[in-house]
Amino acid sequence: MSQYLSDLLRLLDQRGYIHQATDPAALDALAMKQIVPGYIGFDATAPSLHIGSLVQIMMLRRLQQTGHKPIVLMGGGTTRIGDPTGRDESRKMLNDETIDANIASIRTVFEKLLIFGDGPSDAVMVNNHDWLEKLGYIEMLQKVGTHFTVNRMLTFDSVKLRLEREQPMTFLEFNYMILQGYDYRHLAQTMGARLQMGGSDQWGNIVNGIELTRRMDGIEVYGFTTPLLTTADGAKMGKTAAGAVWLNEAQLPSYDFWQYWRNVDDRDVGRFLRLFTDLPLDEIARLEALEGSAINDAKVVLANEVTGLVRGPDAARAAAGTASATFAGGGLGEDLPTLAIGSGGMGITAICTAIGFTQSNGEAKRKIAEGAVKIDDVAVTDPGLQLEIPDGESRKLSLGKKKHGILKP
RNA sequence: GGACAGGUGGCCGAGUGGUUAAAGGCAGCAGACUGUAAAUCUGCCCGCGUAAGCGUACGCUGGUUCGAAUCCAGCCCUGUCCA
Repeated sequence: MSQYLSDLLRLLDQRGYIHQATDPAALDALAMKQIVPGYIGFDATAPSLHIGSLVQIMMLRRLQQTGHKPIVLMGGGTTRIGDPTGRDESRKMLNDETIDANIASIRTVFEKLLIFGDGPSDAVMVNNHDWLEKLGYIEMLQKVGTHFTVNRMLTFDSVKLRLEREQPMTFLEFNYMILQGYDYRHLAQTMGARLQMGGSDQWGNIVNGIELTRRMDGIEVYGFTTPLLTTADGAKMGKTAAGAVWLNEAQLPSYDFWQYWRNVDDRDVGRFLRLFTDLPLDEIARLEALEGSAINDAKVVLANEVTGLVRGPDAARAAAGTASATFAGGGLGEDLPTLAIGSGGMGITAICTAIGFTQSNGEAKRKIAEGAVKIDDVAVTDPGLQLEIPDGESRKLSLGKKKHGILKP
């Protein structure tokens, strides 16, 4: 189906990354004859990105895999303003130290997936705070502001939505798209960036940057977006009960990360394998074709591959080992959450809460009444149970079929 | 600055003096069925307590009342229109 000539666009097309593109033919031609530096912007509001950003990260990886240069743009400057896109409410402002710490933490994940360095196709990370902070207000208005009309800005979804929903949008946020457009122009100037990618919600911002670059410098640059990633049942990706599926180990243990992928909907398996793993397409086609419970094998492959990329092969192996011991063997895996209950013993409800399976003792009590709480696979019936564990022994605590943990003295 | 409308639990959204920890929906969790999937059915879904019960909660602060999410006053925030 692919009509593209360059490795880059063929790969992206075949694996399902492309949703909208500005001038794919010209970009294809450009990728044939030179290394294309391309960038994607990431937000620095949290110390970790979550899997909603993983498609974007994987695209940078694909870029590098096909010999081009990935630029990771950290929105240290724009985070200070807050992207209004898709948000109902204004974002809290963060202080500088927090943002810098977030960026450092996020970088550790990128280092697993991209090769950083000084070579022509090595990845680099930049922070738009570095140039945005130097831009004076008057200068910004003169240089950049003249290229934007309010008429047009009002038509952008990010703005329109707020207005339609009668939700406030501050002038500060209104400026976000201008600054983001300026990023592209700056990167085109200083680093020769010719491509910006992003989620489909970023289309407007990307087009702004392209136009700004053309108007200010007469340089033709390109952009495309990925399809909005939803799970098969229509929900936005990356949210679970416990919250977002974070990429950093510190925000989410690797075992839980692995479990997320192991538990994806049947219908998502093929798509996710193409987007989030490096497996060859014919192998993916084989896995995707598995029927019935056999598709579970494909999910394990998916979990292993993605965890391996994001958390490292060791983490993936450990998580997989724990999963098979716990679910198939009825035993215990080392990677499970562990709680030391102390020599004096501990109430069962407090244990459930302390290990993180329930939010409150009351919830633990309700779960016990529902027969969901088990110790060594035997259901607990007494919510007042005081548990003591002899030295050197351990117990398996389960809540439902999926949450398992180890209790130690 | 003026007029009007509005601010309810993670989200949406009922509720205009008492039996309201607050209808309904979504999301979530658990049970059954399964394949650690989906769909379906059932239960749960503020905190503490074995429980009786207690605490906290409907923008904020006061007030009226035996009793307030509901009435009154002031303030804050948002929207629409006017200046």
